[in-house]
Amino acid sequence: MYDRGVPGVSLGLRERKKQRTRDLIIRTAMELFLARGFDGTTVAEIAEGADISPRTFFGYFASKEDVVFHDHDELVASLVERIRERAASEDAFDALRAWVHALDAEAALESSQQRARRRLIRDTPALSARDRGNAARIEEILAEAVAQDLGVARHSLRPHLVSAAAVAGLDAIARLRDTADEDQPSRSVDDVLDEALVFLQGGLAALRRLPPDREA
Amino acid sequence: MYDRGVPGVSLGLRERKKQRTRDLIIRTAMELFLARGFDGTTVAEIAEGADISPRTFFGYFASKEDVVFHDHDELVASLVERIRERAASEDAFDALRAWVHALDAEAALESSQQRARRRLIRDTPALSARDRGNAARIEEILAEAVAQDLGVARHSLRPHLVSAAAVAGLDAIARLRDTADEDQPSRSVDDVLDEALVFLQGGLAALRRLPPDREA
DNA sequence: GCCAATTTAGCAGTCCATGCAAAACACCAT
DNA sequence: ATGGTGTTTTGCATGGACTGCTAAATTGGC
Repeated sequence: MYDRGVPGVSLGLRERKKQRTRDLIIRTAMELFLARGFDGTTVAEIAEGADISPRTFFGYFASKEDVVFHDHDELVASLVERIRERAASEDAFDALRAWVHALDAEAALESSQQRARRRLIRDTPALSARDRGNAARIEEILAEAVAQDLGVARHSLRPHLVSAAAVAGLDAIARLRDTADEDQPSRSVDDVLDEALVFLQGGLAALRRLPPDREA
Repeated sequence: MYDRGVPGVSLGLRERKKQRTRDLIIRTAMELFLARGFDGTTVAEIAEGADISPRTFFGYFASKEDVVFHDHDELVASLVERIRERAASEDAFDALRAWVHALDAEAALESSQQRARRRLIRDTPALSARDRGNAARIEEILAEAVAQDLGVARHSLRPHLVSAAAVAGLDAIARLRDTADEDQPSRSVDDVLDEALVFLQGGLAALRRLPPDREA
C-alpha cells in the first residue's frame, strides 16, 4: 500500500501500468490542449485518446486542470526538502537560488514543451488562476522559511513582504523563459534572481533600522 | 443606453429596477452563502430566494462567484482613478495609501459583513483562487504606476518587485481586519502599510546603488 | 392604449464532476 | 491451472454550472 519513495525500483507490475496510463493521459491531454485549447478539449476526448473510459480519467486526476499541473506536487516537495535540508550556513534565499538552478538545468532539456505549457496557462483564465494558487503556496513555504531565518513569527509581515518579492522574481524568471531565444537570450536567470535578492535584502536592512516586528 | 456616470441621478425607471434586482440577488446570495456555504448553495436556490428564474440570474452575473466579488470592478476603477489623478508631488505609494485610507473609512461602517465575506472567501477554495486573481490585477496596476515613477519599462523587474511587496502588505491588512477586535485592535492599518513602504523603499534604495535596470 | 425595445423566462443541451455497484483484471497460494 | 482476493476499470445515474435560442412579459415613449 505504501510507496517507499524509491523511484524506479521495485514497483510492482500493477504500479508500472498505472504509471504508464498516467503518462499516457498526460501526453494525450497536453497534445489536445495545445491543439484545440484547454476549454476546447473535453474530458471525453482525452479519455478516448488515451483509451480509457471517461470515468477512469477521474481516477487519475481530480480535474481537467490537474493534468496541466501534474508535476506541481513534486515541485513543491522538492522545494520544501531543499529548504528543510539547507546547511546551517545557508539562508532561505541561498536554498531558493540553488533550487531554481537545479530546476533550470532540468527544464532546459524539454524547454519547448515547457514554453508551450506556459503559454497555454497564460492564456487560459482557469489555468492562470490555478497557477497563481500554486505560486501562493510557494510563497507561503518561503515565508515560513524566511520567518525562521529572521526569528520572527510565521504570520508576521516581514517574511511575507520578502517572499512576495521573491515570488515576483520567480514570476519574472518564468516570463523570461517564455520569451527567451526568440530574440537574444536576454537576461540570465541568475541576473533576475540577484536583482530580486538585492531588493529584498535592501528592504530588510531598511526595516532593521526600525523597531522590530511587533505582533503576529 | 449609455449611463452617464452620474450616480443616483437621472437613471430611468428601468435601470432603477435592474439595480434593485441586482441588489436583491446579492443580498439573497450572500445570506445563503453565509448560512450554507458557497458550494452548498445552488444558483437555483438563489434565484428562488430573489424571486427570479435561474436563467435570469445569469443575466445579472456571469457566474456564482461573481456575486461575491460584485464590487471588485468599482474597487479597481477607484484605484485606477486615484492613481491616475495623483498630484505631481505624489508617488504611487502615496496614492495607494490615500486610497486604502478612504476605503478603510467606508468599510468600517459595515465591517461585520465585510469580515463575514472575507471569511467566506478564505475558506472556499474557488473563491480564494478568484481573490488571488483580483489581487494580481491590482498588483499589475500598481506595477504600471511604479514603472512610471521610476521611469522604467512597464514589464521590467523592479516595479513588479515593489508592487508584489505592496500587495503583500495589502493582504496583511486584510488579514488584520479579519482578526481585528477579537482581541485588542492589534496593529493599525497605517502601521502595516508603513512597514511595507519602508521595506520596498529600502529595497529600491539598495538597487539604486547598482547598475540600472536593463531590459524589459 | 399601442408600438418598439428590453428584460425575463423556459427549455434543451453541454460539460465537469461524483457516487455506486458490477465487471474485468492482476496477483497469489495452493 | 485454478480459484480466491483485492484492485482497477467501467457504465450508469445524478447533480450542478453555464449557454444559446426563442417565446412571453414588461416597460418606456408616443
